Amino acid sequence: MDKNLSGEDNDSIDWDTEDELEIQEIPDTTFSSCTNLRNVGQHTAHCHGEASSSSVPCQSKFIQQFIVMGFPEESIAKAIEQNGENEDLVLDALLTFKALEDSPEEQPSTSLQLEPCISSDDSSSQYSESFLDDIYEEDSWSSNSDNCINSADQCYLRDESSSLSEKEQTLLFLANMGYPVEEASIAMERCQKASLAELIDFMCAAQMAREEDVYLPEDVKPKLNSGGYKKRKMYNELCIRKKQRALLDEETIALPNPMIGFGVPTESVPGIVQRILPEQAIGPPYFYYENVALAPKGVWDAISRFLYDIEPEFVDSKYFCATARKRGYVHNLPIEGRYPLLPLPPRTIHEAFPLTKKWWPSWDTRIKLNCLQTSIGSARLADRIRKAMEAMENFGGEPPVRVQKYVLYECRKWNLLWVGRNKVAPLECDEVEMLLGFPRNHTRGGGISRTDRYKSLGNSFQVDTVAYHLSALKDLFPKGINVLSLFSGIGGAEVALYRLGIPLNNVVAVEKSEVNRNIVRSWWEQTNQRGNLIDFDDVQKLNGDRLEHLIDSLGGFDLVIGGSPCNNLTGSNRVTRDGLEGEDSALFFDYVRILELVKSIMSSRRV
DNA sequence: CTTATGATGACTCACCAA
DNA sequence: TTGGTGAGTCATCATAAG
Repeated sequence: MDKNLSGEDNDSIDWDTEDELEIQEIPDTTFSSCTNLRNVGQHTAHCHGEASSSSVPCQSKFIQQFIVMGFPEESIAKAIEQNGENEDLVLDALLTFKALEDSPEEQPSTSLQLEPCISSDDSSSQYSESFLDDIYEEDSWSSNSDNCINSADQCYLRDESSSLSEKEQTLLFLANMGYPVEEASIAMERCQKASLAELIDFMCAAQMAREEDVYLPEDVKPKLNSGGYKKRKMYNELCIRKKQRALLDEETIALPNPMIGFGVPTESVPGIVQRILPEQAIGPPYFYYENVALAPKGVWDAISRFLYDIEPEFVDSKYFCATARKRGYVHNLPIEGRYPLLPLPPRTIHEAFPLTKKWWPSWDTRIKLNCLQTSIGSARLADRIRKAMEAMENFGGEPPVRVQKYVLYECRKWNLLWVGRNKVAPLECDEVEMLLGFPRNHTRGGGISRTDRYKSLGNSFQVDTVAYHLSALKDLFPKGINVLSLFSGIGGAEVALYRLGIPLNNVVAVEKSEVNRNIVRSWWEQTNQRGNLIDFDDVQKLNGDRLEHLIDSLGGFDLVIGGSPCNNLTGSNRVTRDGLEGEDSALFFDYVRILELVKSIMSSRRV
């Protein structure tokens, strides 16, 4: 389309190519055989996918990680033959083999013992030797470290109930979080009966130790490695973390009232003009993470803990527009000098929908709409309400309180508007777009159904709110920014930056849904963006290699932004409100993983 | 096949009275 | 302090309808 985009510093990549680019560049050995990694964990029996006997660049290392986990080589070979070199699929298959093998009798299986994991086997990974062993020699919270191996085995072999034991599920979960499977496996062995949070802390500590090794000056390293200093330090770190968690268990992060974060355009928080961020948290890059404020207890503590203990900024979008949207944002952006998007959006229902004023009953006292969700009230509900209202009308005057309560309850629940005499209706798609700060018809066309439009919109940012927070970047990047947009959805972040007038030089958008990617692509072209939009479909496929490549090509990212799936956190979910460990919401850990990678790669490039 | 509809609670916190 | 109550929530599933 726009031929101007082949700028000066784009020699390394041909940006004019469209979607084929990403396909070509993904190494086919790792990802091509798996379409949806996240579903793998649950359907272990369905692994007989395409048996791609793909090329073998580093097979020994790939196989070795499973050997280290204690799987027999024959099984590994079989699993790889069936699933290709996909770590998750192979692990899945191996666990399935094991479950099938063990289930008939309670006999300990000789083929799948875990001793190799922590024995002095030469094949064990670097981690186990370099620091994991050290830490727990003098550890008080695994008191019987001598019995560790045996009891681990027993525990492992005891609880194979149906398809996946608890341990196997935990292992899969941790693997899905992006932790190396061998590391997760070791952590589980070392911390039997530990909660998931403890396991994660364990691996955090492990990660810290690794980073210490990487980043400390050379002359300090030998001293650390030889003496007990490091052990003690690690142990102290763990104690502190445990203490913190104990404290947090009792005193979780409280939601502010009013929910205005560090300030909104209309009201500022007295006292807060600046904040001090932890050293680790300071960019580049800037980052911005979002999720629902009303998550189950402890979720925001965990999120904050993983994001450098930054205090989340809880903001209800009702201070920006006519609809409520209670969200938490963890970011390292400056909080001074923010300004709102112009024009200011309508702030009340009447301002947003002037035509409804005529029909609005006096007893419906709503000023703001409730949170826009992923589905809307049905036409039949509106019809029922109309009939209830009409039936009462014949008696003259207002309906009885009982009817008022019922109608108001449904109106609040489904965000219904009064569009005629006794007539209520759910919001139209374009009305939702307007309320959320998107251009009209942003999600329209391209073959997307009405239902899916509501779903995509319901999962999106409120643009004015996010833009207010991002406005602090405007003066910092007059020449434009490079954005890594994870879980980009329908492009709320991109629209916010665009409306702020911050030039988008390069945007790497990662979004699973194809229709959503099309929406962003379409918006990108219609707004005549001069920068480059590169999209990917799965955050889990965004590994270090690809990030290195992107960072080297684009010159780094200035902003890493994203809101990970909330469906396992939100109160609307009655089925799988599983917290951060939920199948989808666990992708939060991919946000953390990718942010860490970006920070690490960029700091190594900077020198 | 796609799309729309109806049924399906639980968790959390603010608020208030006892 | 404690217990009750009300209000609110980026949802999911089976099934009917198109």
